Amino acid sequence: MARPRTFDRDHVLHAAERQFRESGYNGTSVDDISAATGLGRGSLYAAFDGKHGVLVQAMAGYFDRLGNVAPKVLAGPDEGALERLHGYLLRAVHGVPLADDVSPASDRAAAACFAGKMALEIGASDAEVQRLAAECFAVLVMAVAECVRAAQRNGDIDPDADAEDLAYLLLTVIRGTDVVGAYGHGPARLTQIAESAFALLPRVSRH
Amino acid sequence: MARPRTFDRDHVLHAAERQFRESGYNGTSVDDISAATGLGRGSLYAAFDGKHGVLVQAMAGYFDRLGNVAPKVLAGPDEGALERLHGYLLRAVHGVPLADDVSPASDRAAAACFAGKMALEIGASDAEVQRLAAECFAVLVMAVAECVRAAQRNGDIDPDADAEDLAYLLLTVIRGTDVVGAYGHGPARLTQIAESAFALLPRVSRH
DNA sequence: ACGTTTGTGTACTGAACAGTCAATAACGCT
DNA sequence: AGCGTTATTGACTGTTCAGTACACAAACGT
Repeated sequence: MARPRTFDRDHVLHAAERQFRESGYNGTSVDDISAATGLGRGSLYAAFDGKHGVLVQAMAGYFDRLGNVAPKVLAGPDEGALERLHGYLLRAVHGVPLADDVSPASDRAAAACFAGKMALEIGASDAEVQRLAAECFAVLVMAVAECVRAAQRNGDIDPDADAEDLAYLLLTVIRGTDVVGAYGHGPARLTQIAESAFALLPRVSRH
Repeated sequence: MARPRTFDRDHVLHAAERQFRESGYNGTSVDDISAATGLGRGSLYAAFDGKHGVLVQAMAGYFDRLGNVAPKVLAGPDEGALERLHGYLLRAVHGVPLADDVSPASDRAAAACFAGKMALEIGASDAEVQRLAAECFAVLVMAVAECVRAAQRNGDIDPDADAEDLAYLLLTVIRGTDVVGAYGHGPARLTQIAESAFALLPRVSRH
C-alpha cells in the first residue's frame, strides 16, 4: 500500500557504526553519516530518529551480532574449551571476533570494541549508551565464563579458580588492548600481551 | 617591563584536562574550556594556541606528573617491590596514582588514564595526540617493568618471566579497567579484577 | 488508471562552533 | 609620572552543526 524502503536497515547501521568508530560520536556529523550510508538527512531522521537514534540502534545491532557470534566460537565440548579460549583471545585482540562483519585485512580501528569506545567517549553523560555497552560486555562475560567452566571440567584450568572472575579479567585484558592499540602499538605487541595473559591462566596444579 | 599573567599555567591546564576528561575532546567547546579555566577566549589563544594547543599542552603536563609520581611509588628496595606493585595496581584502578592531583573522593572519571581516553577518541586521526599518549604509556611500562625486575631479584616473581611482558600485561589490565569502569561497574568489581591479575603473576616455583 | 500512503532528497533555520581582532588594563622601566 | 610592552577581555566573523519542513517519487489497493 505504500512505497517500500530502498535501503537495507542493517547495512545502513553497519556503515554508520564504521563511521562512529572512525570519528567518534561527537566527531561525526549527520552529514558524515549521510555520506557513509548513502541516505539523505530526511531518511535518516524518518528511519532512525536522528544522530543519537542511529547510534543507539547501531549499538543494538552490534549487540545482536556479538550475542550471536561470540558464544558460537566459545561454546562447544569441554575438551577443546581451552583452545577455543586461546583462539578467541587472539582473535578478539586482532579484531576478528565477528569474522563475517569485519573486513578481511584486520583493521585496528575495527578491532576495538565499538561499545567500549562509545562508552568511554560519551557513556558518562549518556545513560542509554552506557547501558547498551554494559549489556555487550555482560554477554561476553557470560560466554567466556562458560568456556572457562568447560575448561575446568576438562581439567585444563584450576577448578578452584572463580570462572567469572577469570572471565572479567580476560575481557579486561581484551579491552585494554583496544587502548594499547590506540597508542599505536602493532599486532605483534598485542599478540604478545594476549599470549602472556593466556599463559598466566591458573592450570591444574599437579602435586 | 610588561604585564604579568594573572593565571597559573599548570592550574589552567589541569582544569582543562578535567574538562576534556569529562566531555571528551570533540565534546568540549572553547567556551567550555574558558568557563572551566576562567580564562577568556583571547587569553587561551594567546597562551596555548587554541583548543588543540590546550589539549597537547595539557597532555604534556599529564605526562610530566606521570613521569614524576608513578616511578616514585614503584621505585624502591627489592624487598618491598611486590607489595608496591600490588599497591600501584589497586591505586591505578581506582584513580589515585597521582594522589596530589586527584580529588580525595576517588572519582571514576578522574581514574581513567587521560592519555588513553584521548588516544582512543582522536588518536587515529591526530598523530601528535597518539604520540603523546604512547609516551605516557611507555614511561609507565618502564617503571612497572623495573619494579617487576626488583620483585624478581627479591625472589617474589618467577625470574624466568619476561619483566617487560608482564609490565605490558599489567598495564593493559589497568587500561582495560578504564573501559570496564566506563560500562558502569563499581569499585568492587574493578578491585576484584586487579586482585585477580595480581594473584596470577608467576611466583617463584618451589620444587 | 488514479489516489493514498510512505520513502526520499533538498533547502532552510536558529544555534553553536572555532578562531580573530581591536580596545583596554596592568605592570616595569626610565 | 609617562611610556612601551604584554595580558586580558568581549565582541565579531564565517562556518558548521542538528534538526525541521516541504516538495517530489514510488508503490500498492482499488
